[in-house]
Amino acid sequence: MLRRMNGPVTLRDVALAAKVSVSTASRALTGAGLTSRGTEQRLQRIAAELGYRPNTLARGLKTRSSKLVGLVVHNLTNASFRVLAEVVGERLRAAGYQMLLCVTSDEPERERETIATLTDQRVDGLIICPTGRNGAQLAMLERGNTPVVCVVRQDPAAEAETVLAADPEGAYAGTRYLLELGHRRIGLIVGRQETTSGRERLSGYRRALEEAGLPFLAELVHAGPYVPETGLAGCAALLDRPHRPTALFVANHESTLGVLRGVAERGIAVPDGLSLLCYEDMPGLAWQRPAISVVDSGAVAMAELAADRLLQRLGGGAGAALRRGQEYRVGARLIRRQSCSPHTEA
Amino acid sequence: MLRRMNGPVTLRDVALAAKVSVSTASRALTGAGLTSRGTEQRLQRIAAELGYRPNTLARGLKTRSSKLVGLVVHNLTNASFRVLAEVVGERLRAAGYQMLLCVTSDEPERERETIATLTDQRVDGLIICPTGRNGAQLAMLERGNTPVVCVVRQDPAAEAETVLAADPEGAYAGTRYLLELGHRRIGLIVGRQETTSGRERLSGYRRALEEAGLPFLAELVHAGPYVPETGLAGCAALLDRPHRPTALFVANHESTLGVLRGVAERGIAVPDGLSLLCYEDMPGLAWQRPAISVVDSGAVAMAELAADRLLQRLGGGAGAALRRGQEYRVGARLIRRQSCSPHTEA
DNA sequence: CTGTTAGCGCCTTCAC
DNA sequence: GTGAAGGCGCTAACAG
Repeated sequence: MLRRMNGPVTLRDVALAAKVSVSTASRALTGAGLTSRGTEQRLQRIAAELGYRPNTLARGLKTRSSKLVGLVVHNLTNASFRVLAEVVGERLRAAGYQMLLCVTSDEPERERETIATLTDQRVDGLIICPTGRNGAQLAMLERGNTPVVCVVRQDPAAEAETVLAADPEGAYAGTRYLLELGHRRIGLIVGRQETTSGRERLSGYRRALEEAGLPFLAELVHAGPYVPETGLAGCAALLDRPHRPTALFVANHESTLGVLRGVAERGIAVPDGLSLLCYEDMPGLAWQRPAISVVDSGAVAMAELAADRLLQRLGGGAGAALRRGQEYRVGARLIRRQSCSPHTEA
Repeated sequence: MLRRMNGPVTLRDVALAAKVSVSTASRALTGAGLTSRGTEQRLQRIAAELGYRPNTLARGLKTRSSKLVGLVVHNLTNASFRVLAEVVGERLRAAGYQMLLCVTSDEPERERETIATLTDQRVDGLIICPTGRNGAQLAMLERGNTPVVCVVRQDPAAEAETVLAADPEGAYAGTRYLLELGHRRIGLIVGRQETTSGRERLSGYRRALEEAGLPFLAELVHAGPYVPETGLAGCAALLDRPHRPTALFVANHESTLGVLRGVAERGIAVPDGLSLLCYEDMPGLAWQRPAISVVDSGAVAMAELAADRLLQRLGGGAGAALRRGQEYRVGARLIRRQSCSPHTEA
């Protein structure tokens, strides 16, 4: 039972040792039941003894399936992306796929390269938070029969299915919560209006105000990129004024860090001096004292859904067809903790 | 210039279009200068026009190199692992490799499976934070000429190079800093003593105390797993007592969250009522008010070094040889912010 | 149920 | 400098 060379044990080695043809060995080990019960077990045993492991590359070359799926996100700092990476990775693993994780920093050029490389690797599928500038390439992938699922952001040109957060509803629910607590001057710190989430969260806020018969005041809104500095600047813009808001809605967790600092530096007590509500949950917020109330954007659900859709399409069974442009929304959820209190004053 | 079928453009298509043999096309495109300047450029152009992209699987099958590298970590919550994923991913990408990210939850069985799968995928290399129970498999990889670099934790059986934090020195430096501020009763909340980092950070603390001529008091130490709850429990154990410590050293960032809450709930002012020093930096800590002083364990440097060593060994140039059992330590760094103040009292 | 034959797409001797 | 031929390890017809 000597092997002819060093290097990994190949199917040929197993076949040789078992005195059968390579194809029989293949059939026995892929276990589709295309061989007699006896040889199947015998080959399984011999393969195990020899420490045989199939070469995924060779198999993939033949079957046109690499068992690789790309996950493309902007970074790993954002809690949603982190959740995405963990959840999707786990789901894929359970289904026999491996995850190629790529970070684009939200730069179109990087994204372009990334998609190209993943294509070269012949990934079986792709889950991506698109920049919106490489939709054509994504559409090309779909056309080449490689399923693509967009998450968090949309890219119409990609013609792919998309899993989004219910941002308009989430922001509406959050604002509404503050209104029901009696707040009338509600500040909003929100993402750049060039992004979908930035726009949608602002619109949810506006709608809640309108329904409550309150005017929309631009002076109560501060928009900026998804970084802590935005929160800090927002505090300066909204809190350092005579008639300051009694509640502050911070529409992303990156800005929240800056707001926490801005509020602390001004010696403002939460929730007595200011009610604080944030968007997107992350571990740190529940551990703050007072614990920060949030609108959870549902990152886990988004990740699960994205994985579901991709796996279904990979599986080829029911629901495997591309639902072109189909848009899924996962619900946001208000989590009441300690940072918001009723406002009782004219 | 019609292609015979749908599906990706193959090298053969390019050769056909250029009226050269497949091998010439191959040589021209791999660009080793084995063909005439003219045909090389011509083929580059034609390939580009046709949108040719090499099939990594096929190439890998031949060259025995998948251009894939596995990164195996326990989770993506821990800041060091996150940094590892981002930095290593970027370094690999720049070097033409793709990263297969795998999460083991620190479970040996999961790790075993993961290593097996990565082996099947014929990864060119592996960076792993080992559980310590699958060293034999890792050693097997090395023997099969696949470089392995261990990070954060060691696994003697793996016989691999290892990049570690300088935990003994870091904990020593942190404790020493508090001592120099005049503190004499310094509490320590530290990781489980079954882990290397848990033991090493405790030992650094002890050494600093001894050097200062202070006794080691078990009552000032609380050990537990890397979760916020440990910090909360540690507060109960160390702060709810008559003669409480004047400074608290929290030796991992997971516990820090719990400590922040525990301290806030007790109405203890930082740093006046208690100096607080944490281990492992993360974005949130710098944004806290007061900003939390930390001993940065050097996750970025560890990631860089691990990537360096792996790429060197993959590159095959100088320094490509395995330095069996070689252990690298990256320095910890004290970052003074606002959470520690001098203790001035008998 | 099993063996034989043909590739998957690419690289790489070996000739010319 | 270029072409022809063989094979990486595996699977999938096609025969028997």
